[in-house]
Amino acid sequence: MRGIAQQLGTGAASLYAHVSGKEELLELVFDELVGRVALPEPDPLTWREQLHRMAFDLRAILLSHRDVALAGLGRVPSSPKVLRAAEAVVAVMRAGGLSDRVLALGLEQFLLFIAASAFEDSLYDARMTADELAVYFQEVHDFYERLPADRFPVLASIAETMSGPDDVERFEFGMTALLAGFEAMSRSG
Amino acid sequence: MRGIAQQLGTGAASLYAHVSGKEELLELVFDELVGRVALPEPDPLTWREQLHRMAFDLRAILLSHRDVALAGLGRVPSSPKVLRAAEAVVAVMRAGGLSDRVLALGLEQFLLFIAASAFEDSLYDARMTADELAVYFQEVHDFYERLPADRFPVLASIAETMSGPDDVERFEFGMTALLAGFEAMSRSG
DNA sequence: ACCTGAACACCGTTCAAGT
DNA sequence: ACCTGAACACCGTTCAAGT
Repeated sequence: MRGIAQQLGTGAASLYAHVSGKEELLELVFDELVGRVALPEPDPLTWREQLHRMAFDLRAILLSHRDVALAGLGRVPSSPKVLRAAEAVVAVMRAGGLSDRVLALGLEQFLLFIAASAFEDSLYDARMTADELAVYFQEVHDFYERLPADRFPVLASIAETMSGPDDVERFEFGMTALLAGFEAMSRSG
Repeated sequence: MRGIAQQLGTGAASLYAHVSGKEELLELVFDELVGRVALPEPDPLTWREQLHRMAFDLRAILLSHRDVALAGLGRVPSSPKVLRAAEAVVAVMRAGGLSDRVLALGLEQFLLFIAASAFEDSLYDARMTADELAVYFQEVHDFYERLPADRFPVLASIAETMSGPDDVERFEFGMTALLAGFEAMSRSG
């Protein structure tokens, strides 16, 4: 509040003439940021790529707005630009042949996953530079590799694979898994 | 800090003799809470149920500890009880025949999803009672049902399905999707 | 209706001083 | 080593007073 007011060349109290409080302001910013995501024309052939692109775009935008990413959690889409984006998401899902139940429940999980990933990654970005992050992951790798094999056999055996992928690859993995799960659940009813 | 110190019958400053700060304290509490989750003996037949149960248990515990749930995001498992739990999770995944790549990347997504869901649901719990929540979801349902069908045809058509399931069913849906995705990705390499 | 400065009730953390 | 009270630098929000 204070920071935003300062950027506007005024005091924090002045904001309350336009906005009920911090929560409403975050919702407005969230709406604005979601509005920047390009919405595709649903295509039954490339629907997977379309969802991936929307997810990646939103994640990239939220990455530099940690508080907004957090506000994206626990919010039912109701603001105008978020609604348009939500409609685009379920439209693409339907084009992909997903069931109505998966559309209805999957929409929320889709958004939850994007916002949570963005928040998580923004924490690392805030805490350290790219170089420090590389060092940190090297330490984590060493730590896992040296875990006592009698108590942590599985963790120790996958240490190599755990520390390899960067944040983008992790995100894409999670999103791929989620979408593959949606497909599987649509087929099984 | 102040609240915890008060519960201990002392001042906030005294905590800094035992803990470096809020972050470390949250990590200790997170470790303690994760330690309460029952860890099963990996079973190739019921591995899905085993993962579901661990996930649900942890979610239930984190539900009443919002700040700790948030601290669970963006943290590489390294404290003792979290490590034991992580080993159990990947051991069950391996018993289920999931690939090493899915174990390594899936572990993080599994935890991310649980913590994010718990945080999200704890927001609703904090903001309103069960009765108010029912009213709120009824309003959301009405809102979606009345969306202009020309601009939001898909959202309007799934309004009924969107407002039905409660938070537990949503969580189970998301977890089922994630695990189904892990399976699909393990098969495809 | 819109803005303002000052104050209020909170944070987490630091620090000099104690035992 | 452990604890303490007071202070510091922050929050978001309220409120009486201005235009």
